[in-house]
Amino acid sequence: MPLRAIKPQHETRTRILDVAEELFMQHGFEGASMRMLTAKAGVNLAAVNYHFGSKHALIEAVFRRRLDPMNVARIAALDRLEAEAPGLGLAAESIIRAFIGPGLRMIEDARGGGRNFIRLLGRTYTEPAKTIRALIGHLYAPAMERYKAAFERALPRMPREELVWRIHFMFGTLAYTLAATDTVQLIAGCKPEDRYDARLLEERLAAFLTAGLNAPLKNTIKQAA
Amino acid sequence: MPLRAIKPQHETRTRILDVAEELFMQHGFEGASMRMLTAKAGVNLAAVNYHFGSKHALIEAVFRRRLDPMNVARIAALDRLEAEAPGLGLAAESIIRAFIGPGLRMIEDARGGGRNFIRLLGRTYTEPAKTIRALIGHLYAPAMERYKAAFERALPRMPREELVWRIHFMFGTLAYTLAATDTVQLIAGCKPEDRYDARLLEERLAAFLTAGLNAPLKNTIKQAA
DNA sequence: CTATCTTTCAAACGTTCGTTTGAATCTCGG
DNA sequence: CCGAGATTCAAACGAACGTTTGAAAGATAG
Repeated sequence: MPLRAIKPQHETRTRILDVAEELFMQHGFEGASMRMLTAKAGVNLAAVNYHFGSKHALIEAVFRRRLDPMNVARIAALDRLEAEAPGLGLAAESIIRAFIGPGLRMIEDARGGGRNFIRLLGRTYTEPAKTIRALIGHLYAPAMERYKAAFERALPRMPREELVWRIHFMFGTLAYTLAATDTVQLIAGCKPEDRYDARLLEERLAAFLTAGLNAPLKNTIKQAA
Repeated sequence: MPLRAIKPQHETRTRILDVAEELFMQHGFEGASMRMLTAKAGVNLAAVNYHFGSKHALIEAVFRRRLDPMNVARIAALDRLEAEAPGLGLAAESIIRAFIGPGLRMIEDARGGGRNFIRLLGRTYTEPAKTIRALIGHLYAPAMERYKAAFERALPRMPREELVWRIHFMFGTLAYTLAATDTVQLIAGCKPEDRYDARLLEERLAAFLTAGLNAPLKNTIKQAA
């Protein structure tokens, strides 16, 4: 086990990860081939199998690199909120902002590829391949559990079943908003240049989601609970 | 050009479309191969190319078969609403219900494959392939334009830019809710058996989306407009 | 420098992909 | 019942896929 070189320790690995992130986003996991990928990264075709073992392991590495820190940040944000107001129930809007914040901050990182990753992530929630959906679910589970508990504490009077659905809706809005770029935007006639003012987008998302989460409970819903 | 046979006029075509709908949903467009597809449909490998021309043309046919009637129904529902209350502005919630209704009704059609299609559709909004996204956008355009105009009439005081975003959010919630089955539901711990009570789901979606669309406008959003 | 381990490389592996072909089979009006 | 058109069929096409291989090149410690 030799001491690691100082600088380009895993330069090939990193270059592969960066390009994979971009090409998986552009063409999907099956659509982005190893030859396409290694050519764009300027590495040998065999490099992926050498460094990662297989294409699927590369996919997993792409997600772990970004998703783990992102969910750590999400949990840390929740910890901070609860430390600021111990004992008190948090406002739903604060929890929402804590959750969407790390994702939005990453979308501002266009240079570093963060934006690519967020778009990739968004479309992976509905990925056909079961193995990949399972991976995402696994990586998300810890943060999800914490936030679900926080929402339950913030809205103690809402039926659990209804709350689960509203969290599901919120999750969907976030995922879709960040992933879908052209389709609906083109239809809605929105200029694309201001799509990534993360500050403004956070305000818009927070307002929409907070209102949706706090929507009045109709009788039909109450009766179902 | 002989007169068409009465019954199994295009039985092969139909069987291919049904199976394609299911397999595209399960494995994605690239993941579902022609051999897999034709084997499951019980037709010859060459049948797809004979009846549709190419795999991409088959994909397009799968969408057109369901999407065209669905958007016709959406526009008809809007027409009906406006005919019932001529001159008056519609309530945002009525417009929302008119839009989500056809999709939810199709999800109840598990036997006929409607549920498969809805899930397929939901995940196609974020489909990597540009050609497919373009197709979806094209098929949606007419209904989208009508609904956008209806929302603008229903909420005349909302800045256009903000309204476009909120429509985008609503669209995302709907698409994601219908498409994502396991990932988040597993995390949230929801029992899957009652996921498709379309009546209840419509109430939940309508409540959430109506509240989100009507969310109060904060100063930061107003200033951006 | 030498020896050992890591990394890169060109080439090839076997498989599967979407599509094409030309003959066989079916359908049905005349 | 015959013959033209529609449809099905088995077989093959070339291309692209993910992966493996064994040798070459590079890096590192003694």
